Amino acid sequence: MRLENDQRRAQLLALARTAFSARAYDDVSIDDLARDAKISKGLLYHYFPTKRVLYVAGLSAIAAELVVAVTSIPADLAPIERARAGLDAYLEHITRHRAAFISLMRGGIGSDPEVAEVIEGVRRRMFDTFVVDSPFAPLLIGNPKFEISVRGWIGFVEFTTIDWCVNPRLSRAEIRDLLTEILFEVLRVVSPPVFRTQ
Amino acid sequence: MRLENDQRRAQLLALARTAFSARAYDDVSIDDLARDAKISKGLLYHYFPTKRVLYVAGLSAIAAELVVAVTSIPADLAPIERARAGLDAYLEHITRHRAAFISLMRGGIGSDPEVAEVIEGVRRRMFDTFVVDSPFAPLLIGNPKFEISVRGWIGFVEFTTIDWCVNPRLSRAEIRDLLTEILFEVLRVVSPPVFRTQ
DNA sequence: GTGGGCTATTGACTTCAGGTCAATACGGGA
DNA sequence: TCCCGTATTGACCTGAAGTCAATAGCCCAC
Repeated sequence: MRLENDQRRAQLLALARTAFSARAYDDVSIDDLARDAKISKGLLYHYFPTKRVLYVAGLSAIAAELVVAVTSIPADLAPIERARAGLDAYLEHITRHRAAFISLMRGGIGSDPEVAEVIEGVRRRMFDTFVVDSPFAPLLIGNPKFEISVRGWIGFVEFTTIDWCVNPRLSRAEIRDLLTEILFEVLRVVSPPVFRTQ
Repeated sequence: MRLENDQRRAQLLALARTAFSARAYDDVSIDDLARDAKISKGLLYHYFPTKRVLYVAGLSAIAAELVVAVTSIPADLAPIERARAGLDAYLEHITRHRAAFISLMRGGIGSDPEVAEVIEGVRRRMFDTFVVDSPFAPLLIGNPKFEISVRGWIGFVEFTTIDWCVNPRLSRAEIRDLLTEILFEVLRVVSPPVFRTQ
């Protein structure tokens, strides 16, 4: 069946997302995908020049959705509420797209620079959402200890979240509150004394 | 040149470790390795039945060395000193085997279960070293919030450490102390009030 | 020393998946 | 109805993983 460029592209992208979420990169063959789409392999290569490009396109779409979910929270919240709401959105989104999230974060192709860049982009956006946009950020940005700690906290979140996907021993609210609390403890540890209100 | 089984095996393992540390899994070909070892490809397959097995063998060796480095610290230290010493050994070892460490943690084959198991083994050993062997552990083990937090902290460490390898903005001692401090803050947050001495 | 057997070693072969390309089918506009 | 652009095909190429029957070198019994 002949399809318009955009429709065919969207169909292939959707198929790829499903396949790469369910199976590992190497376990998804282009022939399989073409067969699923009921087209020839040549046509698939007409739309995506390499398997890796197709994979990255799918991954980017997943990442973009995650970023939208996390960053579309009210801007006028207090820092701690902002973090809590962002984490809530993050966890909610992940709950609904478990397989996609895991394949995103586990990085099907460990060392591919483009894949790394996609994941890094998600982290940067999270960093911005949780910290840069907060009122005291201007005083913290540029402080290595601070920046390193916040990135470390993001590692904490990713780790915890992946564990949680596999084996949810705490409720979403509990995880959210735990991560929030730890973020602020971390900030307290690395902040200049002026911020240590407790 | 004809070699004894063990020697040939060791030679191939060493070559593989070097190659896989320097380049990505897919960028290392069996033909290359065989050529480097000045043997035929068939012989290589006589020693390691698949490329993946060879890769995992190299990775396991790297992981084992890291574990040895971290766990061979005096057993009679106070918990906080134990953690600090363990982290010091960890960072020292990583400094000396940067490429190997990064290839271990980035997981050249993201979704391979055996690779995941190797990395998971390292984490488990670190968990044990830093926490289980400490005096108050019996009261904390089994508490989900606690276990999740410590695993999260390990994520914090891995993240921070990889960043640090690429862009060392703090000294090793500073990173070590930061990670130690954060571990104890995390423990404080999730511990029953009885442990909150500060 | 020599013949026999064990094992390290070879190299040509197979397989399979990613990627290429010239040729074709289809549809809309003049 | 013809023409042209583009979606589509399928046969082909390539390179790397993995196989295997055959060989070469060494040690030991005689």
